[in-house]
Amino acid sequence: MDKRPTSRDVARAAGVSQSTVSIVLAGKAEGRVKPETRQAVREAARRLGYRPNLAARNLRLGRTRTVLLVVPTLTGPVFGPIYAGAAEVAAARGFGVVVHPWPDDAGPARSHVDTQAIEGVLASSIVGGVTDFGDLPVVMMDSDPAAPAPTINFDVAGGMRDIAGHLAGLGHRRIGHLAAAVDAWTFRVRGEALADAFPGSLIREATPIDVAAARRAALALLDRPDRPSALVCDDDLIAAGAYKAARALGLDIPGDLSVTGFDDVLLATALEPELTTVRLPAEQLGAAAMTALLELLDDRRPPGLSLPGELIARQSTAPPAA
Amino acid sequence: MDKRPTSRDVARAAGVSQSTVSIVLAGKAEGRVKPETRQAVREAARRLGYRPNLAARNLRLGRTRTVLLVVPTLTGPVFGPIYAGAAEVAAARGFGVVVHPWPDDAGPARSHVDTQAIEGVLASSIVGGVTDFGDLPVVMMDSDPAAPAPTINFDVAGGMRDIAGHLAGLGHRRIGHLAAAVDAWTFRVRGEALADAFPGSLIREATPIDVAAARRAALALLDRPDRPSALVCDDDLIAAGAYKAARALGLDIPGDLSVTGFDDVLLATALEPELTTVRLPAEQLGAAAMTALLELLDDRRPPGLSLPGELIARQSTAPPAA
DNA sequence: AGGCTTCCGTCATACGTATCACCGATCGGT
DNA sequence: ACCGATCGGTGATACGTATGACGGAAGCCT
Repeated sequence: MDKRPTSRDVARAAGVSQSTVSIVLAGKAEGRVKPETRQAVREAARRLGYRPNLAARNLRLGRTRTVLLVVPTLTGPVFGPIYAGAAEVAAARGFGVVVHPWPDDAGPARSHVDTQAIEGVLASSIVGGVTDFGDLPVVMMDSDPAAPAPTINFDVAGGMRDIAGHLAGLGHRRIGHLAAAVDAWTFRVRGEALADAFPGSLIREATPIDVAAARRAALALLDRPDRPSALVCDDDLIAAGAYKAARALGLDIPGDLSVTGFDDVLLATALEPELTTVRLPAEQLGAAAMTALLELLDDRRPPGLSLPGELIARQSTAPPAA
Repeated sequence: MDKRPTSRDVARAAGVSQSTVSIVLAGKAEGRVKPETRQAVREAARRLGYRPNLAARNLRLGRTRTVLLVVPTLTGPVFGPIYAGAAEVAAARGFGVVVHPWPDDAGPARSHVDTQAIEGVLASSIVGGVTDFGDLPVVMMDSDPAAPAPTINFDVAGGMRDIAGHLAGLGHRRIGHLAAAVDAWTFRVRGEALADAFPGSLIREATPIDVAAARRAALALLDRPDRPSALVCDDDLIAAGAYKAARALGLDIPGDLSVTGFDDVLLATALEPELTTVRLPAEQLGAAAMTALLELLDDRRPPGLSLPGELIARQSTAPPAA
């Protein structure tokens, strides 16, 4: 571990004082350090490979220009794009983003990444409703807008309306809804959006987001006299379960049964037939949430936001049999 | 932004000096501070809600007890478990883990998380072969063991042998191999393991890990006179493409064609029939890699390691037709 | 010539912690 | 009774940076 050069080393090499180095490298030399001196400092810093010591800077400034992105798990289709969107916005403002996987059952923050060395938190889908990040500014993503923190959401209601419109346009009237049992808020919003579109002709079954469980729930919906001609699934994974149920009953998709998903994960195009679903603007969500968080850090109150998804019509939907 | 209490505040509250607070809270009070004083300090710290300032501590100690986990993307089935395994081992030694998504095309490290405030790097599947983390200790995961850094790998060769044994046991002789074109090392290792098991009776097609591309590659293998009775796919996603090809040709799985995957991602059980594949010990990999990295930080040279996967036989494999 | 600016920088200090060097008091041994 | 050791702590300092206060030199105006 060879010693890293410090600003003092740079100062010595450039023949100036440490303060000058700090000023120049911070870009505050305008009118206070003459151009040739600036150049000499920059040159010396470059030659020595100087990188400011973050610990010292953070200590001095009392701030870290780092925000935490909390995700329930690293494994999931949306978190990559969310990070990408958030990180880009953050970088443009000189902030870094640290990712912290935080399973729902993990209890309060513990890692030394969390309540310290962090200026704000971007919390994604904290199902348990854990919002206790000390008194750090928080922006929630994909969460109940009634929460005290600003909330940036996917417009799930709009997505459901798009799906409803698509199915209604194809001629479907009897709809089965495989509802994702995740949190009460999403459950209610999705249900209401669909119920508005198909008043009185909607049957529903709740299921966890799991293929086997969804298959059972789908069987329950399909195995009845007034069998729906289309199944609306709150998640692509649930749709995969619906596929299995249909095949078990000898029903052709989309001939005998239309199926829709939600999220447009990889699975959607791996299934046969390919799944009609709604693609979510994950990258924009990350960017919007980070923008909101940075505003919050500037003591402004950013408005909540809801970002529309995009209906991707593939081969799993068609007009009903008769 | 109310000021956080410092160790000096605690000292005042407990009626001792700041040094004593530091000693007590570091757990180095053995024989140097009498028990009742220790108790008083701890009590005062608790009452004030004191949390040591990490920036100051890092500055003083010159180390951060933080390592970086570099992943190519957040979206992927193995990174969650890898993180979990790594984080647990790290926590037991007082280290924190920061996740840094680093797409293959992103160039050298830039974020202020990277070459600074970090003591070591756990690099996962850096396809581009970027190993330049300054002079930080690095442990590679799932990478060519010929690299200078210690390497902790999934035993892909063993996994391929397991699959080969499974298929041979079922009676298959003509095997098609849908090889993942990711990096040269994996490509070679997988190919050799399979070639050893089926000398002379193996045909191969390379494909990116992508359903549509894999479908085309599978069609190329299946559309020939000596059609293989089984397709070995280097990735579950490739297997999904093989499923599509089989369906397009009217081939039943597993009746007319056996298919195997690799990784056991969610998709494997969402497909119909469910996919025979190899489950990788991702959590152990993370744990082993972190153990190796911590040894490296102690200036020991940890040995490379290769962790066996587990064959999961499902419904996509059966004896050949005749 | 004297005073007021402007220019170009330097000095000293503080952020909060961990640790090294001390130091007074008590106690046991001879 | 005096010495050495042990106990129980304190004081001072350094880590590397950013910044407010200061200040010499030169130029300009009156």
